[in-house]
Parts: sequence; structure tokens; C-alpha cells
Amino acid sequence: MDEQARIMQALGGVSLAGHSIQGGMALPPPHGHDGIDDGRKQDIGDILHQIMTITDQSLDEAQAKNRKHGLNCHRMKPALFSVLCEIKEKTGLSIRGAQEEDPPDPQLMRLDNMLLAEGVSGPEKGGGSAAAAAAAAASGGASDNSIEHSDYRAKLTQIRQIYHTELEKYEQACNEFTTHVMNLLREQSRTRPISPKEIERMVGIIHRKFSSIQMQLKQSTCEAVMILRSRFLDARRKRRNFSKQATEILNEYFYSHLSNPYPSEEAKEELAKKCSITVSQVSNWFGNKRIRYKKNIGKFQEEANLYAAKTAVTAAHAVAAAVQNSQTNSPTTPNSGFQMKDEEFQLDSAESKNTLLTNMFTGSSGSFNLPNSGDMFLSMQSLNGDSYQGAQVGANVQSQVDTLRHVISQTAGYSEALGGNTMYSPHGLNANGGWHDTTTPSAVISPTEGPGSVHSDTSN
DNA sequence: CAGAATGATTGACT
DNA sequence: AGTCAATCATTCTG
Repeated sequence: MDEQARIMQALGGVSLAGHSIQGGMALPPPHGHDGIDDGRKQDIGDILHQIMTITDQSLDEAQAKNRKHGLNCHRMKPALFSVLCEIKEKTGLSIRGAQEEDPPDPQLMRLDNMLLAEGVSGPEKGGGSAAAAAAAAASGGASDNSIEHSDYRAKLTQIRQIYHTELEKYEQACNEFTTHVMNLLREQSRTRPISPKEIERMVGIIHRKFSSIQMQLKQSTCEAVMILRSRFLDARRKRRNFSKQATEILNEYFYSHLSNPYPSEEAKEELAKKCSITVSQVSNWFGNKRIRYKKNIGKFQEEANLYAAKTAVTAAHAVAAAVQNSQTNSPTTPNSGFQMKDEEFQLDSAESKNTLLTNMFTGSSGSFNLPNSGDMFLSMQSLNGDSYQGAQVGANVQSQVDTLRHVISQTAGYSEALGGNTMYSPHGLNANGGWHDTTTPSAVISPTEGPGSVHSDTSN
């Protein structure tokens, strides 16, 4: 069956204002009255044939206009037009009204949000996206990862450009196609009934189709960004050792707070700032350091000595300076206070400080004997709690005292005995190897240290 | 290039 | 939430 016949059959059986077009041309008429009907059928057959072939011809034939005009002026055209109107009314239109615009696709919204968050869509951010900032934070070094940072930004910009170019292309293609279809439909509306609503609907279909293509673009862009991110932000993959300076600062803190190497949040922040790394990197470093130190104290002994000696020198200077300061300044100056909460343990005067220092170095104090040099320190800590007043000097002295204590123990008896049997044992470390557990006091724990007197360097 | 060192991650624990 | 311990992955070093 040819195309035209099929159309005719499709039209078959539809009543038309009392007429009945049945069976099309290929089918014999149901009733015998051929005479007049034959002429009409021939006409309809002609016009349908022309309609069916007009699209093929119109593209390459010069006289297309004439033919179209001829078609439009065909004497049977109004009849056919009304038939089509009736058919439409009875079939398609009722269905079409049902479907309205669908709600926004959550998947699309997700993609849009993500692209916006990554800085791919939306306004261009001057200093790079939030992701880039996160990259900087994650990989720590402010200076040493700037290359990767810019590399990341460059790649992201590249993705962004590709995305926008493609998106523009899609939009352009969509618009062109929509215009084309609309023109086509408008033209066709002269031969068949096409309501504006239908055109609108068709446009909607086209837009949906294109937006699904857009979604694919968005999806692949998201994937590209994710891959880029994972490649650049996976700190493990892009691990960089901290700068020597940073390691030095961290080690200095660690060994000068060996009794309680748990920096407070503020201390961590300060260390992070000093080392140009993040707070979490500081935490990581201390976590690793504590574990590794504890696991193999012997191995770290040399390092500990080095830093202790180093800090001791600065400590001595600092304390001397503080002493000088307290002598020249009014005793009521807040910074000069080295006050313990415990009334009986006030070391507010320069004399006290000097005595303390002297005692520490000579080990001549009654309660401060060298082999147990940790005792006094721990006692001080337990008494002092976190009640230092005049944070600056107090904090300095606190850590310096810690270091000094180390040096004292070194000079007093530290030999080549590495491997856990050293004179200088990490006073904070208990029998279990923990810094925190005070329930099983080791030999260095002073009898004066009360229960629950957890060392609190965190007051720094 | 192997092994050590080191920064980060993960899961369990408190 | 902070820590420990084990582990991974990368970088450094001899």
C-alpha cells in the first residue's frame, strides 16, 4: 500500500458532515452510488498526493511557490481542511490539553547547583572558585602549592569555557531549530489546522529535547570537575612535606611541651599560622608525632635533645628578659604576673623566678632533685592548672620550664642509654605509654600530684 | 631503587 | 570532638 492510500485509509470511517469517506482509494465503495463520489475522491486523492509530496519538492524546485499556491487554491482544499479540523477535534486535541509543563527535574537542579558551587556556571569568581580555595586549604602550604593551585584554576577555567561554549552552541541550535519548526508549522497551518497552542507545545517539546542534551553536557561537566577535584584535592596523592621551618616550629612546640604535647585549639591555630598550614594539618602532625615518638623514643632522643637545647637557650634569654622586665616594671603589671592560683605557690616576684631558675639548673632546691626533676614540674603544673595570669609571660615560662627541665635531666644523667631506659623519660608518658592516663602513675609522678591533675599545657 | 620518613586517612574508642 | 593506632600513598634519601 502506498503512502497516499495509507492516509486515505486512516481517514476512512470518519464522518464528515453527512459524508462518509471510507476505505480510501484502494477500497471499493460500500454502496453503489459511484457517479458523483468518484469525482470527489479523485479530487481528494489529488490534493492529498500533492500534500504528501510537497515537502520533498519544495526544497529543490523553483516552482514550489506556484505549486503551493495552486494547492491552497484547490477547490477541495476547504473541504479537506474542515475534515482535518474535525479529526483533530475528535482525537489529538483532547489528549494534548492534559499534559502541562512538568516540574523542574531534581537531577537537573542538582547538577545546576553543583556547577554553580564549583564556579563553572554562574558569574565568574575573581579569585577562583570555592573549590580552589578548598584545594589550597586541603593541601596546606600557602606558597608551595601555588603552582598546583593555579594549575587547578587553569583547568577549571578550561572546563568552564568548554561548558559555556557548548551551552551556547546548544542554545543557538535550539533557537534555530525552534524557529525553523515554527516557520514550518506556520506555513503548514495554511493547509492543515495548527493552533498556536500546538506550536507552543511543539516548541516545548523541542526545548525539552534540547534541555536533555544540555543535561548530558552538565553531567559530563560535573564529572570533569569531580575528576579534576579528586586529582588536585586528594592530598594524599599530592602530599608535600612541610617546609623545614614549619617542621622546626612544630618540633619546638612538641619538645617544649613534651609533658603534654596536646596543643589547645588556640595553640594549634597559632602554630598553623606560623607554619602556613591548616589547623587540621597541625592536628595530624601532632597525632603522628605523639604516636611515632611514643613508639620509638630512642630514635627521637637525639632530636629531642637538639630541640630542648635549642629552646633552652631562647628560654633562658626570654626568662632573663622577663625577669628584667618585672624588675623595671611595676609589680602590678599584668604581664609580669607568674601567679599560681594556689596562694602558697605564688611566684610573682623576680626573686621567685630567679630562685626557680637557679634551682632548676643546680638542682639544689629542696623539693627539686634532679633524678626526679619531673616531680616539681608536675607539681607546679598540677597546682597551677590553667590559672596562669598574664598569659604572655606565663605561657612562655611554662614551656620554657618544660624545656629546661629536659635539659636538666639531660645534663644530670642522660647518657647514651637510648631505648627506653633513659634518664630523660617523657614525664607525661605513663606506664602504658599514654600521656593522659594518670591512674597508673609512673616513677616520675610526684607524690604531691593529686588525682585528676591532668597536665594542662593547653592553658597556653 | 629500596627503605625510611612523613603527611593523610580511617575506624575504633572515650 | 579529639585521640590513638594502623595503614596508605607519596616523597625523600642513601
